[in-house]
Amino acid sequence: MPPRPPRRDDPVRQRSLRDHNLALVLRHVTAANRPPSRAEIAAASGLTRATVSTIVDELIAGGLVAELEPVSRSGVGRPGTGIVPAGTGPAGLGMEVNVDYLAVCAVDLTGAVRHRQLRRLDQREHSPAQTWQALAELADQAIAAVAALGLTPAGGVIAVPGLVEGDTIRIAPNLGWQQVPLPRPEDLGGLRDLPLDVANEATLAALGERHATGLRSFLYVSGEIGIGGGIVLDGELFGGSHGWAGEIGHVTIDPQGPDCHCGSRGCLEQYAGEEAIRAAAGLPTGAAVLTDLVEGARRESTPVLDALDRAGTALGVALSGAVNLLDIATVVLGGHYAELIDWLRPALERELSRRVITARWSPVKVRASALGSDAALVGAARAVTQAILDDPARFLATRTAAA
Amino acid sequence: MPPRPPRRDDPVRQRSLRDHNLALVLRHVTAANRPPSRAEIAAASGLTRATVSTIVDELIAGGLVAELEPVSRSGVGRPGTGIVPAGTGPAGLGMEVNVDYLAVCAVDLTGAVRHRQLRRLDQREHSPAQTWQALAELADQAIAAVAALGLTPAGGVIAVPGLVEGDTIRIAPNLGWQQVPLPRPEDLGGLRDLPLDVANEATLAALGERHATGLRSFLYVSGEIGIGGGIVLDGELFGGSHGWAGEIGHVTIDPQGPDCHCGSRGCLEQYAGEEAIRAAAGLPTGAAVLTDLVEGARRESTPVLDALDRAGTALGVALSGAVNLLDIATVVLGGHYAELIDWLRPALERELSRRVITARWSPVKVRASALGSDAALVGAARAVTQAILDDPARFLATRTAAA
DNA sequence: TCTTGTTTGTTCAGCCATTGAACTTATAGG
DNA sequence: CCTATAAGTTCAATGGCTGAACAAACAAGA
Repeated sequence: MPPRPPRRDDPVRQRSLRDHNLALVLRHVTAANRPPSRAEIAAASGLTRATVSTIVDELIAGGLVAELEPVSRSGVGRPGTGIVPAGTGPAGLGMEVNVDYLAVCAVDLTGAVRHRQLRRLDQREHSPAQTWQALAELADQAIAAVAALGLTPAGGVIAVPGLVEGDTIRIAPNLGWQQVPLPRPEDLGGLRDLPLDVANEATLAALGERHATGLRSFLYVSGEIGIGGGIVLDGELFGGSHGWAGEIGHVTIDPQGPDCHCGSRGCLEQYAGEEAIRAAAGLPTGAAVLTDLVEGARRESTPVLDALDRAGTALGVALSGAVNLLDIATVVLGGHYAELIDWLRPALERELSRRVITARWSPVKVRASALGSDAALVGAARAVTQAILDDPARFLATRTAAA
Repeated sequence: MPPRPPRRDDPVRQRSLRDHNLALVLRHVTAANRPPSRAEIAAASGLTRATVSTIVDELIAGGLVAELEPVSRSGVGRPGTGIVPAGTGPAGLGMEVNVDYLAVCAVDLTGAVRHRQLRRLDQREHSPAQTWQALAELADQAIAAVAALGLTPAGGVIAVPGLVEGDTIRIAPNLGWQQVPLPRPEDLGGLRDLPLDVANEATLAALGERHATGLRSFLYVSGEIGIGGGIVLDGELFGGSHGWAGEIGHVTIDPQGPDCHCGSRGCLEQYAGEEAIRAAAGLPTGAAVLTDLVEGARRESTPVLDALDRAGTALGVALSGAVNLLDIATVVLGGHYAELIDWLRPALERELSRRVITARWSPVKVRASALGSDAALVGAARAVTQAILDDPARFLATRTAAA
């Protein structure tokens, strides 16, 4: 889901003005920690009460926000009526294709998860077509569940652990996919009529983290079987020229290091990927369970601790380069890294403080993912609602056009 | 020079609308390769001829653009009068503090360099105060020269080979500076009354390249005594949290590599910095002349070619990481690298094609700087005019307020 | 209970920038 | 000299925001 194209080179007319303020007011409503009154929105946004009133009316008519029952709040004066994101209204569908499961979830405009379902299915044993069919079935159930809650699905985003360009999945190494086209609309069941997008799993996870934590700029690194990443700059996801930004798994740690399946040598995945950690710890590879690694670390097993130290060091080298390049103050560890953070952190922070030139004035903060393994799924769903929040006018236009 | 703060969270009123379109029209005037008429601007921008007319009037009154003498162009119908950026109008002052010289230049709104002066001065032998004084003298001469051309200085930016934060130069290793405060206004002579900014040299060079080449997104790497870099994303300079983004010189090439003066080990500068290249080639270090290196390469001297191959390899490893992370399609080599590009390129491109995962679908383009060693100086000056082009309304407001 | 003071939300005239159409100006070509 | 074409200007209409006035809803005190 590419971010809304910049309007820098668009002409601005009266209507664009309204469009902007529509989004501005809606953002205040969704971002506030307590339902704001029209007057509070006006004070916070800099618009006048009159303008806010007409804008709120338009948003209510469009089903994007709703008035709360007038509750008597403390204080003198006429009490304001709280404005909340509509509990009934558009819903975003997030879907995830991962190595050994499919998942689907739905969020409303507030970002709350209203539906969530998971189905174990090993993609390596099936064709992409079977995957799409199973996903369509899950999505159909989600659409039904969401409708029962009074919500209207407004679009869907599929998270895939690979490189996506346009309508093609270029490569998804851990699924064993190459040049897989997206399913045709007619194969998608109830998703047929919804705007659909596909994006990289780690990129969407970064988006999910951004909403969950409120962080403005950070580097998200997710360690699962592969290592993915996403970059959030000033609140916006940064996608790069083709939407492939964040691929930190194949940053070079040692030019003479071990061969990597990507064709290069000494990539980060060869040191800090799950398979590499397990191999170094002397644990059986192939199993996608994390428990033995965590238990080994808890028991202070020397080979496990050494393996995690080695992984943390490599991660530190790679992240130092990224931080030097981007001048980003925070790193978020997601996926399996979130559970392993306590044992990765010492080596990681040691390398960061040594290799980031600006570390002495501005140390890099390392934190665990807030959403854990749900980050990509929720991020995908939120990408849909975020698009509505960013440009409510467009949504309202399509809505009224349909009616 | 921080980019214009985003207006995402600002309320929009009628005036902002005009402000936006003012910038839009001005951009069309400066970006066109041939002076456009009002009608052409209207067609290209999507505004109506009526609106463009009133906006052009406002820009002419503010001295930002001018009408050309009506020249008879081919074709039937009333000929349009060309609109050009005002040759007389605001000028941007660029200044550069480098290891062994100071420089000053001035550009007009078209980006043309109207004045340029260089003075040899080795900063390592003098105090920062002496540097500032010498720079102020150069700036005074530039202000006088610019005034003689009918231009009005509108601001200045100083390029420094170091890390800048707020009003302090945190560290400039090659100048031997640490925690050097900016000069006080009263020590600045004619610069006293102008808005002044300081920024990293490589960052500004990237900005200069952006204007000179029209590239929308690229990574700029400048190899001089140190290695600096700048990142341009979608036409905008990316500064990072503190404006320190682009520091590629201390990306790790080999975690076990030679010690670096930054406190880390195996940094890119230890392989591809000028001193490192000279040492590997068996040439005397310390001299800041490039000629013997270029001549050695032309003569196909084996140690020189080997040293450049080694540097290109290291550069390739570092840039591969950056491209994987940012998904940027173009790399621009500046500073001394621009002259050495023919000998760096083979190893550099070899590493890029091997280590960038997306290289097989989208190869990375490597090109030499268009501005060469003037990039930072011109970029600094253009930062001033760019700020005016980005927000002409603000400039017009200050201008009329002063009058 | 009544009055006063305070804050919310709405209404309305005024303002401002853009639009679209009509109009004027300037050229080429027959 | 007349016609066709395109550039630039003028002007009433439109849409959206503002500010001020006003009505509504509540607390506190008399």
